[in-house]
Amino acid sequence: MSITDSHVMALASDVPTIWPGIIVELRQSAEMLTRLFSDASLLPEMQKYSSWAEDSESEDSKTKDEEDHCRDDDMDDMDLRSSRAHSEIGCEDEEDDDVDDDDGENCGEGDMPKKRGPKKRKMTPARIERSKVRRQKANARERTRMHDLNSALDNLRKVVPCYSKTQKLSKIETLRLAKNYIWALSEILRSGKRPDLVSYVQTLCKGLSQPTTNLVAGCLQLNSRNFLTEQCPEGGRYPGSNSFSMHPYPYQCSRLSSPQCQTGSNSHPIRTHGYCSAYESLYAGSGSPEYNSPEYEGPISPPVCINGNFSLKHHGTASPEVAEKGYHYSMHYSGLTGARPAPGHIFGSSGVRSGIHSENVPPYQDMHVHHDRAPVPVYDELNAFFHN
DNA sequence: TAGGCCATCTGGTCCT
DNA sequence: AGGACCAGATGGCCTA
Repeated sequence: MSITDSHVMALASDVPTIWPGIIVELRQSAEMLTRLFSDASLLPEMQKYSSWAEDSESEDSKTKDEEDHCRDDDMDDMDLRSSRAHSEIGCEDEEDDDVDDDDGENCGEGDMPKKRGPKKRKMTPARIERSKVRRQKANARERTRMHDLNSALDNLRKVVPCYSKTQKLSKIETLRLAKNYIWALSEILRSGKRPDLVSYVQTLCKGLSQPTTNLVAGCLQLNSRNFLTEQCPEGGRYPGSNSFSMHPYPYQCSRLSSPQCQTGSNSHPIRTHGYCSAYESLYAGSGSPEYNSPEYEGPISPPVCINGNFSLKHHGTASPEVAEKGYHYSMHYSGLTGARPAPGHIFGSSGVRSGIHSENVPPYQDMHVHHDRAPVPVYDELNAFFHN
């Protein structure tokens, strides 16, 4: 469920009504706390919780050396820690004399309170070996699980609007971009209208880091500096906002004024950096989407549909410089033929991991943009999700 | 060198 | 009991 402005306004109008009730409740709570602290009969109980908290803190502050020592000891500690956690978290009601006298043999146990819970079973060599095997199997499973998760993320990277084989979006940026993409598509479905490019990119880039914003904007053939600075005078809202502009953009305009993005003294700064030239050449193909990545072997990108034009992946030849350096980008986006940016503004440092920009390498040449698969617009839920 | 991102290990929790 | 999932810790790599 989303909280709209009307909800906020309604709540604000209720404040004079509910405020006295809040004051009364706060006063009652304060009185209750005062009684609690002044009641001597409750003191032992409070001290018990106090010492428990202190124990937790002291254990947390154990030195790293001690922990490493414990870890290296052997897998015996696993059972010990398990029982310790059990006693600390879930066994407050047990009798204090139900302790394990064997615990003293473990590291760092000298000043620890006596343990409660089940007694530790003697670790025979066979049990230790089984425990090690179990742990190794668990580690292998965990690795596999994470690899599966990463492959799923890779698949997701290929279907979000901006994909680069050499400049992978980080996991978190991939998820954010995917979320924004879903939102943008559902917005298109809901309104049934073609959004303007600026608003579309704004939606896609909401919450993304500055470098990723640049990347996406580059994919979309939009000058990120323009689309960000234009909204700043109104506190983060793009003036010509339509349904895509409902979310204030979080970035500071000044961040987009990096030297790389400035025209500087060069009359044609787009040639100042290598990737700018490639970016320009990319635009030479705008409208005839010949720029693409011959290396891209993933599934064919979905057709572009933002303005009603559709295109599939096209194979072209990157500039020799790019090909030589082995950076291959694909631009699965041909619909924004009217979105050619001003040449004087290029994009700042890359947010993706390969750091190509510092080497004056075109960052957008193995990227592709795709817009596909209209999601089922469960609009209210999506709205709620997006506003969280 | 600090910070971001990542892979891996590990122990806890929940479920079958 | 064992597997899946999760989160914290740790160390490596890379970049600004």
